[in-house]
Amino acid sequence: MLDKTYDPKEIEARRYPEWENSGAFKAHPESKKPAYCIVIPPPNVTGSLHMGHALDNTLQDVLVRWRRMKGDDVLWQPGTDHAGIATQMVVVRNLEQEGIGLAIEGAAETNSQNRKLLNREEFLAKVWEWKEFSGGTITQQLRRLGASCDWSRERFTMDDGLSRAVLKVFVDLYKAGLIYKDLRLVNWDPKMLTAISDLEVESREVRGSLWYFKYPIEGSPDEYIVVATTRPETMLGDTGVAVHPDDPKWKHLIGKHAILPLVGRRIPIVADEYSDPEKGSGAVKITPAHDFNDFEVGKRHNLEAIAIFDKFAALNDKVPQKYRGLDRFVARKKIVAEMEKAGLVDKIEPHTHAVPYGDRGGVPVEPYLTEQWYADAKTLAREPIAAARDGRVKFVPERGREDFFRWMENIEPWCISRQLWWGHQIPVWYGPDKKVFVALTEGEAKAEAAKHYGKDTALVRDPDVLDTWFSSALWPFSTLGWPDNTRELSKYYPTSVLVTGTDILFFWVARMMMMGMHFMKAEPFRTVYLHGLITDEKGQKMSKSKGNVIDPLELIDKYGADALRFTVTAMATQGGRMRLAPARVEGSRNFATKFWNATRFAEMNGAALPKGFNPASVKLTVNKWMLGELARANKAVDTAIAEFRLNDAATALYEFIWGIVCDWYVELTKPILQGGDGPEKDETRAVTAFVLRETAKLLHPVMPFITEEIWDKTGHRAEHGPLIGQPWPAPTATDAAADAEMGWLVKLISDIRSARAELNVPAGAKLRMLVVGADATTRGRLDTHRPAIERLARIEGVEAAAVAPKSALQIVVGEATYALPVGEVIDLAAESTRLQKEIKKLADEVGKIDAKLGNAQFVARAPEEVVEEQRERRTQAEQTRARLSTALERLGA
RNA sequence: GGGCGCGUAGCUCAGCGGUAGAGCACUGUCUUGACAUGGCAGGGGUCACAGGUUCAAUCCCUGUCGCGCCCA
Repeated sequence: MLDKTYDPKEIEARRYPEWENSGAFKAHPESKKPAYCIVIPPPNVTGSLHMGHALDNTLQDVLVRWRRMKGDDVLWQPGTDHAGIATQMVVVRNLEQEGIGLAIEGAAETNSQNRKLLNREEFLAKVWEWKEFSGGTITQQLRRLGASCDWSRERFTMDDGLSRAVLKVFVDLYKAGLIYKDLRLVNWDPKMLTAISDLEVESREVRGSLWYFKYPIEGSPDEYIVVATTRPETMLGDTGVAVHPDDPKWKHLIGKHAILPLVGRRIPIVADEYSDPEKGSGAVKITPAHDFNDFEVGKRHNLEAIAIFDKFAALNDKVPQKYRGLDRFVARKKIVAEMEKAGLVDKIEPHTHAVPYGDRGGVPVEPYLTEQWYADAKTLAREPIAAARDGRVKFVPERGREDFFRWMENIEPWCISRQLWWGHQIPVWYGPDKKVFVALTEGEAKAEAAKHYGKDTALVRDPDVLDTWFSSALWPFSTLGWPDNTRELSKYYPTSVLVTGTDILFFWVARMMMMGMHFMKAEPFRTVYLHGLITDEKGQKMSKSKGNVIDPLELIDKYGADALRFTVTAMATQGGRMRLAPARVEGSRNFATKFWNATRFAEMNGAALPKGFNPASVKLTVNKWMLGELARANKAVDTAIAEFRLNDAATALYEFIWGIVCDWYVELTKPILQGGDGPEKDETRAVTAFVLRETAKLLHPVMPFITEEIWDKTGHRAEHGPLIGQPWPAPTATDAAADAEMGWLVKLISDIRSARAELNVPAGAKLRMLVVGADATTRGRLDTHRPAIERLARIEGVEAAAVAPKSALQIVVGEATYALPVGEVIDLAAESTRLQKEIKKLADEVGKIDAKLGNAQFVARAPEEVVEEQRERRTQAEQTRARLSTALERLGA
């Protein structure tokens, strides 16, 4: 027997370990069942569960649990990534609190003296220590959500196997010419002291200034060209000024030179369409070493690229003595002051513009000219584009494909090296002459070097590590055992679906496609299912700094994991944003309670499934109808999930359980269940038990905990084993005649209830019902369902009558009129108003339909069914209207 | 500036050529033996605006306005 109240906390704490320990989540590569595989988007090992994870993993879990029940051998591959920058940051911060720093070249000077400094090995030992201690947070939190991952196969991007895969990929791509070293501008994070990729840069709107500087023209002391800049400090690295070739204001200066103030450098004025005459002064100072656009302009005009910053973004010795060593923002102030002093500031305007920030370090990134390792993304993108183009990879929603193409077709070389310690160290060794040796191990590199130099030669390993996404890009095959040819790899690759947010399409999906197509010669997943971003109620992105973060764990504590899961599933439409209102989670909890209580009701009324129960042998209309509704719900849920319309699946479950089972079936069958014993009661008990049992299965993928609990407590587990391992039910038959009859009954009861409420008939008052003009079918139905009608519509006694009595409520359903005499209690005027309102509504409808049918074009051009449907509706409306008019006359009589 | 998406009930959102829907909130009512985390009933919408296509437009097309995201 179920407990009186539904207590998600207690149930969830108990059920999860039970599933996990029983092996219910395990994949069975040895089995003959078809494979269904999802690799989890690996959360950062530093991370903790946020709403995005809750959504993403709930959707995966729904799919995975559903496929398991559909009979697949499911592998949901879990794991975490090592999150290079984020993790290094966390550990560095922790160490700082203990007064420990890193022995990074140059960094020590900025640190306080006498600190203990860790070398690379010592630091890495600390990171691993940290990882062992607190790296499991998020995987524990995923368990609270109910995620049915095969934890026995959990992987980590830095574990031995995955590291081996990373090195092999690097070496192979290098040998294929797809990885190379290049001197380019990179996004440099001067706080983290590393290059970062374009995607790790976020632009923030900043209120700054636009400074207009006057650069004197060589040879004409009173003439100036005015350049506008948001970054005065970079002027020390200017090697040119660009103006638009057609700009009337400046074009006469093209070919002349300006003299760079404060520095004295002679710099050319060039014509380039990059300059927009409408923007700023129309003339742009060109600093090729510190701006991506300027770099391109510089290349076009052979301008020198003078790098003026060091890795801390402080000025280096390429600038006049007095500026050397200044931080970029200090330098900015000093330069503006000196320009003002020199009378070379034309004006300063307030200016809001986008400034690129490193998403980890949180300081503005600096375009920085350095040598880095690059992957040839353009070449690697070719096969992924083809695979997406010809449908080998599907996108849900479809529009994701267009976004994918836009990105892939305009892709830039991918900077894969990072100046960090935590990560996969690049397998590159340098000889004394900087000759590069790329090999899987130091031994191999040395052997190659010995061959090259003709003797044993000392090598120095490249200190850099690889971008974390480089290892995440291998996730769909590295976790399955690649480069070894494992059983898992051949069974589960390509994986079935990848579920992730649109924000990570480029970061991750694109890169998995590149690596998967290159190394596996096949797409890493057949479908990419993209969902939106969860925001707060106001549509704002959740962020710690805004303080609008909703913690999924708090919601789980308060309402239960099932409630949270149901809520996010119902919200998972294919739009962009999903605003989460905690009230919706409460609503989902109420839904869970409703299902719980319906089951309790059934138990209390002796619902039980007899051995060999056959739904096809059911006799009662209400039961036939119920089984039909169950079949429809089954199909609705099944196809919705199959088509990745998980919100529709959730809605279908809600409407079915609350709107059909609880509101109608349970109520309609109460007279039977609570009446005398007999075959009708036996059948209804059986159907009730059957429907609830099957419903638990349908609901299980979305709400696994409560359904498993109910399954167990109602005895099904003892007989069949845990719900998680049950087959998905086959839909039973529907019965059109039963549907029609029940449709009539529901309408009759609803209409009586409405009329009573509108006329303020006391809710408890039981009225007689006189039926006028009922045909044989209706008389039969009334007879069948009288107990239900009496109970649900609060009626006492149903009898036929030739005419409706006076002082009665009158309801028209179909061909019959139902009169409920209420004696003097009735407010005749109110009833008259009510009837007139109904009549008007119907008359309006008839009018509208007549207008349509009167339109020759409509009758000629609209499909025959549509025209016929209108005629049918007109007939119905007109008949009902006529009967209501009769009722109205009767009332006045 | 370019691209994409979104403007439907007070709020959060479904729907997407032919009867405008849900949840929450609101109003009335009911402590009836599953459930007050509830039942029953109800109010509330020129489906942003303006054109166009169509027999028919909330739905398709174009433009305008407003909002959001991504890229410059």
